[in-house]
Amino acid sequence: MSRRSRYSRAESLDRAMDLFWSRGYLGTSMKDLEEGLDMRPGSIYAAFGSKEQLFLDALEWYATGMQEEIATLMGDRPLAEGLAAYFQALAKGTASIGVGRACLIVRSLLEAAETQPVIVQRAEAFLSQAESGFKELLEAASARGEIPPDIDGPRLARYLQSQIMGLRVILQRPGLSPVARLALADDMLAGFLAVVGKPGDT
Amino acid sequence: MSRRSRYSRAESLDRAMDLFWSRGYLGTSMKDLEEGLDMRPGSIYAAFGSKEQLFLDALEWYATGMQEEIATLMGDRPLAEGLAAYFQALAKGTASIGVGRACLIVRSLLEAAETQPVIVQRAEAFLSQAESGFKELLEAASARGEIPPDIDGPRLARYLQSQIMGLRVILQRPGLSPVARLALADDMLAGFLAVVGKPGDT
DNA sequence: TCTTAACTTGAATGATCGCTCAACAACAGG
DNA sequence: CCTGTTGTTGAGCGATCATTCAAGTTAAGA
Repeated sequence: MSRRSRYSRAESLDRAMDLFWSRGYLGTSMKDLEEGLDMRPGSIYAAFGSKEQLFLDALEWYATGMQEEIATLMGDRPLAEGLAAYFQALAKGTASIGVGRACLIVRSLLEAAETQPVIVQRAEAFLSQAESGFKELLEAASARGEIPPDIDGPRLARYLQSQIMGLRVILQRPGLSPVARLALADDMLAGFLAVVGKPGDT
Repeated sequence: MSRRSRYSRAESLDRAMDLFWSRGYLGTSMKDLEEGLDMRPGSIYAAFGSKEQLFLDALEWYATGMQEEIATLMGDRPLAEGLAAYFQALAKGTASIGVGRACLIVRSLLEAAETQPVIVQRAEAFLSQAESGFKELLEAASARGEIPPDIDGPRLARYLQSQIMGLRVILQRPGLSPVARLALADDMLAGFLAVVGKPGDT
């Protein structure tokens, strides 16, 4: 051993995630990263290997954080209550990170769609992982008797995830009033609960 | 007058739209455009002014085409029938253009979000225009007695649009089976109709 | 047929892209 | 206090970026 690194990996990933989230993969230059991470190119390459690898690491960082946030907000409480809390947090921009921004995974999936297969593959994997998380939440609610016992977990999870992704995309629109945001979140939740087989909330 | 242009504006916009749709704004280089449009840089700049202006023109071209497609598929028939046709066309990739691609307007909104204000502003305007189209379809259905007379048109239109955008985003996922696609479209439609106040379809 | 305005061409521009690496700096073990 | 190893630095690499413009080409009107 001989010299300790100046940089914390967690802090670097936080900052890189924020940059990529705000400007996209192609829209974020190494110069932006050098400034945002306060690192010189050599240190960035020593720590992460390439811009693409740094992006993939930041994407994983994001996916982990998002799953933790959802678990915190929705875990161990009735499904409808947890969902309402989450949808309203999204609509109000109360969610801990990325206020008013669409999901970074979705953003990346769209940006990389037909040109960056490696990124598409990872984004797809993270989406499928998040879908599993929703599936487990739904099946737990089903076991608790909150929703019918014969639900199709994966199918409903996919539907729920699509609703959330759509909501977050539309919430990115600059010209949308706070009232409209909340109404949209309410409608989304109502639609989902209706399909699940539960007429209203609470 | 002295010399006629070799190029058709409609054909150029078709090709530019396809390129931007497939590779994004930043991901499409002038070299890509030169090849795709079969035009030399001077001709592109003479016809469109700049890469950004060409993109904005292509985006408008897309928005117009999309609205025409929706009007064709949903006009002059019961709302639930038209919606079912549209959702299924999306799920099956039967829609005339951009099979398996998310909405170009949404893609552009996300890509440009915090870095290209001009593009964001135009994308927002096209989204709001499309929303108005949905609002009129809903109000017409309401006048025909298909859905309750006291609906909140703009609110429901926003909800419908969010569902469609979310659906199209998720349909972009490569690892999604045809069966899952159709099920998702069904659930989306069922959720929307439930919120509108109509229990089933047909 | 000649003129001339409009259109096309493609080499060249300066800027910026992601990335490399030789030189330098820091610090634990001896 | 040296020595050896690892981390940091930043000038500079070749490639590519969007864009320009002088020169060449086309065809309608005289």
